[in-house]
Amino acid sequence: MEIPSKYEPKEVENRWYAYWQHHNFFHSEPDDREPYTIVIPPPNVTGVLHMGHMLNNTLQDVLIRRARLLGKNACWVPGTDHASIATEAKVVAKLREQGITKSQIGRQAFLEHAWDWTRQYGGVILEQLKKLGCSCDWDRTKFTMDEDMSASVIKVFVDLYEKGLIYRGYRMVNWDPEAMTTLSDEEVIYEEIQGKLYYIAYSIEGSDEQVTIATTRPETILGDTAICINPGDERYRHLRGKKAIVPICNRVIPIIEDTYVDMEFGTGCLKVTPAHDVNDKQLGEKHQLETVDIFNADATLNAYGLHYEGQDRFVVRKAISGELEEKGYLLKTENYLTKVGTSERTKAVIEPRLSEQWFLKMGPLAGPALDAVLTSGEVQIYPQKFVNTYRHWMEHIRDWNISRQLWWGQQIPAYYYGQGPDDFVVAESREEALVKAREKSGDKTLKPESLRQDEDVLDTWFSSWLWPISVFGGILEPNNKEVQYYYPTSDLVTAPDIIFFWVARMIMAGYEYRKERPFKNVYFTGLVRDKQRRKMSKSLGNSPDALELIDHYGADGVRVGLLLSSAAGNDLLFDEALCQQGKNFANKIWNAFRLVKGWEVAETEQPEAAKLGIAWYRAAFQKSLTEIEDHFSKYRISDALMATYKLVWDDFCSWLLEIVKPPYQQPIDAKTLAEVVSLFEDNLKLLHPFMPFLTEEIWQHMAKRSPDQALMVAKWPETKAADASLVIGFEQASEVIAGIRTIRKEKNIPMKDALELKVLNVAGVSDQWDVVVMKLANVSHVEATSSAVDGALSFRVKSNEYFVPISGAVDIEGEIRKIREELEYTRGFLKSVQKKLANERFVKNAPENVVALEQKKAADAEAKIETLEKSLASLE
RNA sequence: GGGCUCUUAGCUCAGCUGGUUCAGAGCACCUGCCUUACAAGCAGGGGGUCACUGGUUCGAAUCCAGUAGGGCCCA
Repeated sequence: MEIPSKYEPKEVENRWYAYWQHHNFFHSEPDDREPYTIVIPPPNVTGVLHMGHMLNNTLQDVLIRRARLLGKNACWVPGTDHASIATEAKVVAKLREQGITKSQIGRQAFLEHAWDWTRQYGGVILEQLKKLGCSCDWDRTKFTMDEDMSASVIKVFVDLYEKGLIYRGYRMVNWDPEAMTTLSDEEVIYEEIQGKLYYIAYSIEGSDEQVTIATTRPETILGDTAICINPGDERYRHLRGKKAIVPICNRVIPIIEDTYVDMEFGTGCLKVTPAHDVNDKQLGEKHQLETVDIFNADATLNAYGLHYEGQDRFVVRKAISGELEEKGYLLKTENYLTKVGTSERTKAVIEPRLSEQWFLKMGPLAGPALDAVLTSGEVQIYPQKFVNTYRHWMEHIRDWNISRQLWWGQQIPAYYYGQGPDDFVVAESREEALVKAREKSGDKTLKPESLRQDEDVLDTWFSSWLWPISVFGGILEPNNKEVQYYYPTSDLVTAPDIIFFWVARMIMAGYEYRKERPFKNVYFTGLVRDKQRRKMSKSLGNSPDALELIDHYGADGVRVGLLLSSAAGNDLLFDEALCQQGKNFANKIWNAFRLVKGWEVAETEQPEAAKLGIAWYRAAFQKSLTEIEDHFSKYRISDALMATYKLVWDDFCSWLLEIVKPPYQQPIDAKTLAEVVSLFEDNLKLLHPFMPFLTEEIWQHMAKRSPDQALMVAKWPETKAADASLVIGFEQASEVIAGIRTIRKEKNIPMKDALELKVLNVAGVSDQWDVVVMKLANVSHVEATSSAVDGALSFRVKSNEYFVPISGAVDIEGEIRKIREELEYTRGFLKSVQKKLANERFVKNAPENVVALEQKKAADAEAKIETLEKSLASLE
């Protein structure tokens, strides 16, 4: 069979993915094995795969594939969330193109459009995950708007309401005037912008005097209902009890006093607009001020805006400052750096707005969730540094505004039967609501039509926080077999920016609804940034197309590229060169396979070198395996990959294969081949979680395998005791080989000219490795010597000295210089060790093994110095 | 402004409870090789006062304090 010299991923990937799927390897059913469960952080239903998803899902696939190889019942539940704001915004935009507005068509028709949209784009991102090789249990794919998932959400809402944890409140919320909905605090991004501070003069009623305030939002003066001064401020003492007149609208407002006012800021005189600022609202409540809301829902001005009615807030800001200036009220403006809240989804500037919202009390839920992470350790967070962030938020937790003024999502199951603030009931269905409403109102004549369901929907996170439970039906049927088996899940892999949005809330839901943690470990990945450390985003256009990358470098190459430099919890500075490295690695493995595959077999004796090499590699493999296990246990996936990378590339390809390789066009002995193939197979198992496609391809090329012998469902290598002396022996041998190679390079001696090697074996190194040295350095014979050799180049490994006789003149001066340098270094080293040993306090205080080590260092150095001195003497 | 965190080679990072020749890895770089698995490769090599200052200690990249600078979260 002709095997191409370059690995061609494309066809291979499609073929094996189909094969795995066809044989149902991704699917899990409860059985006797230990479960290993991951629920995917559900991506946005209408989203496309970006680099963050790639990293995140590669990590999950690595974990799940490894768990599968370890013999666990691995179950990775995929799915998407309905992303109410983002999706609704897209559907609205699409309708707008057709000249249709939401209100024209009404809720039902709008939802039909949203479902159409979901059906059309909803599967895209999941299909992309398949290209990446993700071994999700696709039969279990969930969507947060699935009937059972929605039913779970509604059930939980009703339950929490009945427990008294959900309440309605009139609050100042973060209003997104573009999406026309409320955002939670976590969905607001504060951005620093260059604004202006406007100094505006207000007249004092019944006098010629004026008072100047400073504001960043002159348009809100129309909603002013007071001026506030600090009671300790001497400058304004005379204004006590007087009234001011708001320019333009000429409203007469009181001058109040409160220590809240910062005397240093601006003029030390504050205008109070309770409807449009959180702090002002508090002041307003404290001083019983009037509240004047000047905005419509889309942030245009309403009737209170007078002649500005219907105009946008930013247009008005400009216009009103002009009018103020014209009329002499605007004294000056200053540049001012300020932070404004913007919507994470629409980027619109947030307008603080008073409105009726549903809130969830967080205090009672936070307790167990805090304990789980901080006290009991039931939930482990990796990397640990996020524990503090988690604690801080949980300890200062605020109630969660769970309503959104949208249509796409679970409609709040509150039913109003009258106009009074308390004339409503909360129920899972209209029928139940009717029963409750009749009871509560005492009005037996209420009909289903007399109930009006709340217009708003629930925050998407109010679905997602139940995800680890609801995907297994654990809310609707708490005792079902699936949830009993798969819950709590094992690991959660997600990004740190949703630690509050999602992770903390899932932990709360877990304890509230299952009395158990939702997952054992949370692994936070870094954010994917570009080389300039900018977060990758669509708007910056700095995010490469995921599928194009896969196309170019192969899924395995991209996976390796992403993982290589994503040290746990650190942001990943993505560079395509990393994918190139991954691709190169894939090609390296592919070629190692071609080499092994190409060997003819003969029934010949196994060469000593091969025998020793194989024994050594077994030990080296075990050493690496131990390291790799340790890395995995600490979620240091990048390090686990690097350890595997070095094992395969350096130890296996560069050393072992060179040791066992038969001379050109000669066959290999059957025993060596079988052993090398078996070691290669072990390598493939370690590599499989990182590079599933390539490894399965090679695995299947190596032998005819039945479906149940596929690599994907093979068994992870066992950790066994290894002979450490082989590793030490090899180290010495490899340094000798490197020494000879250096001489070849320096003296331009081609590899094909055999050399001799003489050893001054002071360290008493075993000669068993000579066969390996002879093969890899092309040495014709190795001979012991008891003194320095004339006419030879030399080098030293540990306290041994090696001589390579060469024809022609040896650069004696050069040799002497080299030896002197080594001598100088070693003497210096010995001196520092001796100094340490001469220190009484060191010998007394340091642990025994440390002192013994220092003594050995001294002895070794002394031996080496002796060797060097002798050589030097023989040369001089 | 409050909290957390970081600063080690040109870049990205390891370095666990202080002690192996501890100053590391990968990439990048330099030199020589198109050697019959692989130039997407092989072999060899250079490169860091561990941010700074002080302290604790027999011993500090590692612990403590301060300084400078970066990042994250919250307000």
